[in-house]
Amino acid sequence: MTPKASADSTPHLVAGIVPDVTGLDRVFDYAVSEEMSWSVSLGGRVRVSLNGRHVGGWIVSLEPASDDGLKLKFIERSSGLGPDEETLDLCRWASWRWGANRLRPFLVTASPNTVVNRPSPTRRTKVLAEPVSPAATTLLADGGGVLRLPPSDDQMPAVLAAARLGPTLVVCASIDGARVLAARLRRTGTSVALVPEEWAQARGGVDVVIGARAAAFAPCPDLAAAVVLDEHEDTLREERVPTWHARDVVVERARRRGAPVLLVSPCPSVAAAKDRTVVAPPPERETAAWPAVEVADRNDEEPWKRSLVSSALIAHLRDPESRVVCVLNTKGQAKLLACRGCNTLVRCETCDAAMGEDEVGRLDCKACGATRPRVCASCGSGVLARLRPGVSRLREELEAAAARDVVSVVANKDSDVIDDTVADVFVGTEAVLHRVRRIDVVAFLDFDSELLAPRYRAAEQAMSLLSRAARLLGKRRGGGRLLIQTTMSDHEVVRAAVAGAPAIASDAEVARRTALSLPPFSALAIIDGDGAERFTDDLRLRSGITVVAHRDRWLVRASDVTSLSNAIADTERPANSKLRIEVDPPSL
DNA sequence: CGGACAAGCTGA
DNA sequence: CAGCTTGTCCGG
Repeated sequence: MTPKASADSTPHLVAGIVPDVTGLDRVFDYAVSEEMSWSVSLGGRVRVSLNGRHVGGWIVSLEPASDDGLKLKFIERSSGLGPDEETLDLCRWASWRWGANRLRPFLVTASPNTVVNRPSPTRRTKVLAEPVSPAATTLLADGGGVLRLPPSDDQMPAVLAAARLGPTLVVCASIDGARVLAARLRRTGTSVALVPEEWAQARGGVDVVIGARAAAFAPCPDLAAAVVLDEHEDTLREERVPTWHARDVVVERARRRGAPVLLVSPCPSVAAAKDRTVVAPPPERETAAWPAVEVADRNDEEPWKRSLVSSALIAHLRDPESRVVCVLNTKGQAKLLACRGCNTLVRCETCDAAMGEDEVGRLDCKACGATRPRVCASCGSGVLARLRPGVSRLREELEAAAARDVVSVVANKDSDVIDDTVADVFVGTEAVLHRVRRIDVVAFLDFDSELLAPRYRAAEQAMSLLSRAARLLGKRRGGGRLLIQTTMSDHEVVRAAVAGAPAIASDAEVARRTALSLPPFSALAIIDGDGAERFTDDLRLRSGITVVAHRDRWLVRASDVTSLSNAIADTERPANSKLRIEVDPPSL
């Protein structure tokens, strides 16, 4: 399409356009004819000609044309709605907050997947009488906060409490969860837009806009409240750079509108609970709403002949009435080492994480990078045993112990749920928790690898895994059992699960993060890529910023996210650099 | 990103 | 020195 129609008209407006081209995140000015000016708006999608190519883009600024607007090319045509003005500003904020220096990734997230030319008309239906959470209602009336809701409790009454305030944005940890909740909400008469599919309805205005992570940027006109469900889940964070987190986006979005936010989780993160009211059920009710937990203490056996099949597990495997899921995480497969002399696990002396062996036979800390000679720190013995079996051998071992078929479940994109009628015993990575239904026992074969994972959030992530299993098992009285095999039975995460009291874990975590100045009591970023050295050299000149080398990348630390983000935004990026900036690094 | 153009390498 | 690869710059 040539700009013939507008070529003879004078520019009416000048539009700043971000082209939808990866690797090219700059604003280019284009002219808008008077005729076109009626059909374009901030955030809108357009087609433009750039360097001889026709590309899509977004309008990020609109200003009256001045004389030098005459040499600009005209926008070719409008191609539907994108983020509204408020969401465009939110994209700018997110770009600053996660050190992105570009808008495109956020504009993509905030736009519909198909061309939407007009919002679908508003439809509101009368909401039927449904149970509404009184705790959530009170919390929302007080400006929002954290609702610690046990894993077996229904989240819907909390969502309905928010929806009574007006248009509500609900962000779920998974799209499946969002779909199920959307269907249930519809049955109550609530008008619902499930994004991304129903972006146009969301833009038109409904009672509840619901979706997974990206819904944080979905349209929700006149937003009156927001809810983040399973706020602790890692799926709420984008894995790729920029590593934005849906919880933080929703919190900022609601803050801008003065709307209350409800953060719901069975085990709220330290980041969510910091500076917020946390409301939880009375202790005895909370405990009753977690499943019964058994701990198989692996210290009872000699470490070098330690099996992943404890006698407690064998008992469950041999119970023909019991459907058992065994979880063995291979992600973050740090080889564990134990001393044959004194039976202790080999840990880092500076940060307490498990150590592995490097190529030259020294001990190597996966968390902080420290190394030391290959001897036990507590008894000086050099005889260390490696503790880690193969999955296929493990399946055979389980089958032998169970005297019935054991099916190993491997990650598979094609099918969400496997045919779980083929057997009653399953083994796999944590993905197995999403694939098998009707479970009586979930056994974490090697929970040490979760607790000792070389990431500062390891304890929270371990707790998150337990709450996912707990949700499948139901309440304490329901008969489901959670079996934790570990050498660290006094670890606060294990104690929290046993007591059905997640505060035991989070209190310890707050103390640890405070003592070590870890987020949210500081802000971190990992920077690497071409030009990272020069960039961080400039960054470290700023007050309140420290930079240290961390495994051939750079670790940047500040007292809080605002000063970190400001420093990153205000520091000039070296020409032709290809910086990779991970703010709030998920992998650290 | 992808095109334009410049500088570097190779082979008859 | 044509013909090709590789690198750097730039787009409104």
